[in-house]
Amino acid sequence: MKLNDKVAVANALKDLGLYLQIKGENSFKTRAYDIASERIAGLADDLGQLVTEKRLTELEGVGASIAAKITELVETGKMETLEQLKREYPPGILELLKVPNLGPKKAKVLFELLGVGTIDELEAACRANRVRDIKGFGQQTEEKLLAGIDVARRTKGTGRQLLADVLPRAEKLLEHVKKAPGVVRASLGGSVRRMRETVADVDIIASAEDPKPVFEAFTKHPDVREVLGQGDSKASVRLREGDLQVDLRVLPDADYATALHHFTGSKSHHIKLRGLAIEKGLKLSEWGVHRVDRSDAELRELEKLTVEDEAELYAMLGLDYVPPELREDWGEIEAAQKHELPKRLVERQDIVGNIHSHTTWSDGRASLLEMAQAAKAMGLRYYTVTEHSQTSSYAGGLSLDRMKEQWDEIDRVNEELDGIVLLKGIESDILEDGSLDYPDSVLEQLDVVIGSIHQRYSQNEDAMTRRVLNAFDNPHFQIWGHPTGRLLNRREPAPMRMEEILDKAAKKGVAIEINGCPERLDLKAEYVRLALQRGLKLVVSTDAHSVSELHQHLPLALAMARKGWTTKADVLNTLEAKAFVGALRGG
DNA sequence: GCCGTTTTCGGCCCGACTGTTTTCAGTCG
Repeated sequence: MKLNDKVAVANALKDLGLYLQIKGENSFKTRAYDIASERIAGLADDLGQLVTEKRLTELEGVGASIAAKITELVETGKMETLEQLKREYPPGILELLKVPNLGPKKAKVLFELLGVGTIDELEAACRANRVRDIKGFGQQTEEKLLAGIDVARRTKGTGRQLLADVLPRAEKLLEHVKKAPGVVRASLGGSVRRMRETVADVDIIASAEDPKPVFEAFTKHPDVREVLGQGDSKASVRLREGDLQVDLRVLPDADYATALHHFTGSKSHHIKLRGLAIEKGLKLSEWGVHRVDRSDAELRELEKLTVEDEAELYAMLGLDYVPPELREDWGEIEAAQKHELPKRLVERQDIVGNIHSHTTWSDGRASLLEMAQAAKAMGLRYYTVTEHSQTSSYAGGLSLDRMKEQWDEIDRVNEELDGIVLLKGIESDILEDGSLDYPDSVLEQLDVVIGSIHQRYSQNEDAMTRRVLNAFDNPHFQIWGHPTGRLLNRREPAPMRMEEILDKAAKKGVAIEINGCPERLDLKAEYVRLALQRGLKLVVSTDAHSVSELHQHLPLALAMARKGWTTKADVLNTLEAKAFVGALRGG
């Protein structure tokens, strides 16, 4: 059995690291598995090839031991060390770690003393007051664990909520903090600022002389359900909506830049930066950049350096500025050293056309005219009409006759509206054998053809891969819509050999969609980079079914594009309508 | 477990907050 799935390998390494934490292994050892896991997840090369050529140890963070374990997993489908640990502990033990305030040390004690191995068993033990008597635990811990169990369950076990759900709540609170007495600067930080597709909590960083009135305003906001804790520089609250935790840090303005940087992360980005700081005789921390003397056993701080903004901080380390979305240790630090980061990532103002959307002709909720007017009001200059195709009857997919009726309406609206052009398109199902849903004689009359999979998802990687590869052979296939079909927190991406598919897309001139539906965000950022490395063109799309979705989805699609290092030149709908259609036709 | 232009052994990023302690361990980011 061959396994060439980066996500599966990365997850196995991550789980192994977690088991070792519970076992009580040295934290540097467990972190090594974490680092290796991230390295594999963000890998640009083909994993199977690296294994075959025995080149795994060339990856930073992968040594002989982990390389052997990866090889074993890829070649046999199993990793014996992990299997052993799975036998040693109950199957729900890793779930326990998703409960807030419960880490590996406590989980180990709870398992060894009380036999707790699942969230349900933990709840029972807490309710029976059996936890409070353990040394190092207490009544408050027991109560916190019960509250944490609620949170873990409500967030569907992942502990992470959709970026799209969190972002508006976070921005609302940020605006509130900005208006608090004495606030000089304030920003979102954390994974929200880095535009991760899902986030566990929200960080806000603010500067003010006196933090007290800022905390006062923050904790009294009507959206706040409870105050989880408060110190001199930090307050944590939980919001009514979505049980969302929000942390606010308030510091003097002189510390703002380094604090914002610190609380933006990511953790692995920082660990690497701190290594660079050490090489330069500096110490980087939450509290700023210090020149230090490490010649004695005791580290001595010599002077604190002023840092006005994040760009200055990167410059001190000999790096170009790294935009927040890129701070994941996916190679951005090395690129910043060599001045090879994209000069400017794609921005909202670059996008001039809306691609992929639905109206009342299929399953949308607004008319063609309403959608087109809304797109025009957003400053867009063309709008691509792409209803569902006939096989998607559940979504009102268009029969051939209905499609031709719609063309008449498109022509009418085009005459009626100035300043925006409607393009005729379709979101055609990719059928099980890879064919599209209409004959070539119809497809060739359209300006824009998106091909997407909606039905008959298979768990067979080979079948799914062949289905897409076959679809690309159709000369009218232009854009691959929501490629992996994943639904965040609901449906895993369809199993496919992505590198092979992207290679063929490059050969056939197929463009790849970045779909801005909150649950899709598909293609995801890691794959966007793989696509760009092959010179593929992208389409930043809304897949809007209503006017409000036009507004909501575009920034989300852009966020994924930016996170994947996309520039304006990589995105086809930065071109004017005529050039856009020409580019799709391979002109 | 990984890594190395002083090193193949001995380091490994750094600090705040909480609840349990009576000087600190665990968790989190």
